[in-house]
Amino acid sequence: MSSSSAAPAAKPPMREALVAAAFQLFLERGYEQTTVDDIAALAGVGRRSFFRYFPSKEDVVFPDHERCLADMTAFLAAGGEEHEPVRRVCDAARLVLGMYAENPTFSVQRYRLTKQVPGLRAYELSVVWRYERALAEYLRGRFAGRPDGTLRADVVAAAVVAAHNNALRSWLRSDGLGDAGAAVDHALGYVQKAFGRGTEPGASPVRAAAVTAGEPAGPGEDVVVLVSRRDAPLWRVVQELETALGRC
Amino acid sequence: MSSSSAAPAAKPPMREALVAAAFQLFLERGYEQTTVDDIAALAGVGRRSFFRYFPSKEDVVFPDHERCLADMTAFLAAGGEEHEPVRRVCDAARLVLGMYAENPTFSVQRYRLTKQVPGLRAYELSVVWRYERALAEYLRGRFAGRPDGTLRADVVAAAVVAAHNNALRSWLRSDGLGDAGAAVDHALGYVQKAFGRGTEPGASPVRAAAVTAGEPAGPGEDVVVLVSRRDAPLWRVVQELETALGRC
DNA sequence: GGTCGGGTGACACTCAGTGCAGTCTGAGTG
DNA sequence: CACTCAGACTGCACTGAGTGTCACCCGACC
Repeated sequence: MSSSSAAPAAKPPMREALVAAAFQLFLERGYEQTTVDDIAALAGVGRRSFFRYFPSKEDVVFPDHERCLADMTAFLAAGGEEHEPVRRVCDAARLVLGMYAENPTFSVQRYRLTKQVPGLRAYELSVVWRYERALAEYLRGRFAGRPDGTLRADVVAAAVVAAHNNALRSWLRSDGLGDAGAAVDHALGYVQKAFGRGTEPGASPVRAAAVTAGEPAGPGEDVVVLVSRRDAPLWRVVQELETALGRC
Repeated sequence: MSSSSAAPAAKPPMREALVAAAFQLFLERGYEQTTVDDIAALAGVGRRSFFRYFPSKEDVVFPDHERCLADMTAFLAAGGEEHEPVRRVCDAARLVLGMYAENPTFSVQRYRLTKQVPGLRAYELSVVWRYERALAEYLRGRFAGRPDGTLRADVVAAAVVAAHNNALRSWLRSDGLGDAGAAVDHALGYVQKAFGRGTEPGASPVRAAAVTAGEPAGPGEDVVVLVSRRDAPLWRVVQELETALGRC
């Protein structure tokens, strides 16, 4: 056969070739107007091979999330108990931002695509959901034993993901021009302020902690949150309260 | 033609008939093992009619979410500015719980189904996402002008949805036996405490509330949560604490 | 040379979803 | 009563995603 002029790309990066072909067609015709046969033909492979590399047509739009998710779970599994949990999941979220920031132009193209194709938005949701579950599972482990451990874990994970996505999306909307890292740091800082240090696992009948209120607004907003079992003796409660108020 | 023995149901509730037929087959064969033709045949209608009532096979599993979403947006649009924003979205979330609580057995069946069918989980995510966007849009309007308005709106919306789903799922996991309303109230209370009142004008320096812990486990789990500004006088704190402990 | 195994392509198949054309029915009108 | 018009239903054909199967090719290894 004659040398195929369409796809003289090297053999190993056939996956990359498929991604490139797919995005070329998606950008010039639109996602729904492009069939898998079109992509495979442009990449110079058989239709069946496409599904060998990507389980579905949507997957070709998010080729690196699987690896990133694995990185995140590894990160959370590795750095065990010595870090503050909320801080830890915020750092994990920054990993995802790093993946986006690696290829700004690609990320922006993908963002525009997913924004206007409902099917891709739905797929992206399922991806984001897996990140959120990874964070929540980690936090559930760290919060085990606390009164509302799983609730707290789920809420914090959702808040972290929401803050991350808020910053990420505004960065993508600006065509990847600004400093994505700073935006995400700011957003995650907000979440850390809101949930930062919670109750300690000492399981004392009384616990009190000084926290800084989430409002960036006025000063003098420092509050003390005291959680006490109803059957705790009053003197014990006041004692705990005094130490919490006294310190700092 | 002879009287069709398969589906002597009345004409108007053909939608309900399709839902009933679908769930019957889903429960006895599984979701993926059931084709749309099967459902239509059992309901005694043509395959084409199924798609007149439901745009996709997944939609038959969530027949009432569209209405509930409309209710929620109407609720948020109606009750304008006079309520506290976070409180308002928590109330909106309770609307969704109400829909689930209307038909506990149906909700539990659907929960078990979506738990084990990835495609349905993905679809549910897109539904939940629309609720979350509705809440976030409302909050963005209410928080407009604040420094981090959209960030705050997105994070609070995500936290509310996560708390609601945490309580809802634990209720569904218990086969709809416990008090779903109380569980959701507790979970949303946690979010309201975390984000609830920012800079309120008439805020007392001390607040205390007796709550029932979410754990259905042991007795004696009642706790008192006390929130106090750091600069509040100690006697005032103890006074508030005594009244909270005293009642009940 | 023979053979074994992984990557590949071609074909056939199922099933979700859509467009179209024809049919039935029931309400309104002369 | 005959006519018609609108809306709901049906059947049919078609596209396209995703899967199973088998034959093939090619490099490695004996």
